[in-house]
Amino acid sequence: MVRKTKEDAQQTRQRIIDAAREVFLSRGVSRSTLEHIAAQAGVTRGAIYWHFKNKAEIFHAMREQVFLPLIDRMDDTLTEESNDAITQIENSLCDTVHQLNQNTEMRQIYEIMMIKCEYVDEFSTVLQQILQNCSSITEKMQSAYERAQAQQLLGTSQSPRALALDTHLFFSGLLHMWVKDADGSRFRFQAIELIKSHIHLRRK
Amino acid sequence: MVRKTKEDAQQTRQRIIDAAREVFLSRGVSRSTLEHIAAQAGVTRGAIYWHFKNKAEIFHAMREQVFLPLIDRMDDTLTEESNDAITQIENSLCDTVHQLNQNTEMRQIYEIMMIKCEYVDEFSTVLQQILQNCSSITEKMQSAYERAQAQQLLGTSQSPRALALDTHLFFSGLLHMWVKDADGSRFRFQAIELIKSHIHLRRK
DNA sequence: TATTATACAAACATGAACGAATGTAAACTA
DNA sequence: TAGTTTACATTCGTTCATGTTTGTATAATA
Repeated sequence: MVRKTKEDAQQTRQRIIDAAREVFLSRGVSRSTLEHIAAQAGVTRGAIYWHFKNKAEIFHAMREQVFLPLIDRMDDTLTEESNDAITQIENSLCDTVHQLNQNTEMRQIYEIMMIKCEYVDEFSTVLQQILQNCSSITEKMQSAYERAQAQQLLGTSQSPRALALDTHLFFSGLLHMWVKDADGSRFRFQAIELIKSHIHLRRK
Repeated sequence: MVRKTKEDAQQTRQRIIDAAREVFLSRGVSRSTLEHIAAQAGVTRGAIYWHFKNKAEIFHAMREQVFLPLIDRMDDTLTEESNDAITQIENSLCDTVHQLNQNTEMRQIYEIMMIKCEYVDEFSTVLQQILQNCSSITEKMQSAYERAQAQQLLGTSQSPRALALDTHLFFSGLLHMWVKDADGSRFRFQAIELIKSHIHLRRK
C-alpha cells in the first residue's frame, strides 16, 4: 500500500470520524461495527485501530469536534455587547437552532447523542460531561439574567437562578423534541417562535 | 420439566419483563442479551422465545406497562375538579415527579428509555409513540390553560397553546435532567421547586 | 381416559464482530 | 542511503448472540 504523509493521515482520521457519524446515525452506536465504519470511510479495520483505540474513542472525538465550538459560540452570543441581556439569551438559543438547521454534521451528532447512543460502560462518562456543559451554560444564562435584572428588563420578580434553570430546561426539552421530530411537522417549524414566546414571558 | 398453569405462565412472563428492566438498566438495551435476561429471570432463553418474539417485544411490553397508566394518571390530575386550572397543571407535573421518586420501576424505565436505548430499526417506532404521547399531553395542558384563561388566572397574554408547549418542553427537559442526574445533586433535589417557579411565572 | 396443546429446557447451527498478529511499502532520519 | 518508523491492509482464531429445532412433562379438553 501507499504510505501517506502526515497530512494525509490526518485526513484519513477525519474521514473515519465522518464515516462513524454516518454509520452511528443509521445503525445506532451499539450496532455500528468498526467494519461498517471502515467500509464507509473506504479503509480497513486495521486503519481504524491505528488511529483510535476503539469505538468509544471515535465517539469522543466526534463529539468534541462539534460540541467544543458550540459551547464557545453560545458563550459568545451570551455576552455580545451590542444587545441587551435578554436579547443575548434569546439570540444564543435562536442561533443554536439556526446552526442545527444549517449544519448537517451538528444535527446528526445531536441526533446520535440523544437517541442513538446508550450511556453505559465506556459511554457513561459522557453523561458527566453533558451535565458539566449544562451547568456551565446555565451559569452563563444566570449571569445574563442578573444583568437583565440590573438593567430592569425583567417583568418578573423571580430570581435569575430560577429563570436560568427554567430557560435551560425549556431549551433542553426543545432540542430533544427537535431531534425526535425528524420530519419537522411537530416542532422544528415552530422552534424559533417557541423560543421567542418563552423569552417574551420574562420581558417587562 | 414441570408444566405450569396459565397463571404460572403469566407470572413467568412478568418475571421476564422485570428481569429485562434490570438488565436493560445496567447494560443498555443493545448489549443486553436474551441470555442475560433469562438468567436474571431464572429461566432459559427458550422460555423467553415462548413468551416474546424477540427483545424488542419485551421492550414494548415493559414500556406499555408503565406508560399507559402514567398517561391516564396525568389526564386525571389535569382535570381534577377540586383545583383551579393552573393548580391542575402544577399538580400533574409534581405528581409525576413524586411518582418517579417513589416508583423504582417507573424510574428505571424512564432511565432506560432516555439514556439506555438506541432508537433505530425495530425501536424507531417507539419514537413515534413518544411523540404521540407528547402531543396528547400538550393538548391536555393547552385546554387546562384555556380554562385558566377563562377563569382569568393567567398573568400573561400569551396563548394557551404557547404556554402549553412551553410548559411541556420545560417538563420534558426537566425529566431528562432528572434522569441524567443520577446522584441527585444537580436537579432531583430541586425538581419540585423548579416546577412551582415555572408555574408561578404564569399566575396572575 | 386418550389426545392435544402448552410451557418451557436443551442442543444445535450460523453468522457476525473483535482483537491480535503479521505483512508491507513508503516516508522520514541520521 | 541504510535503517527506522509510520500508516495502513490482510489474515486468523475465538467468542458471542441469535434463531431454530427438538424433546418432554404436564395441563387442559373432548
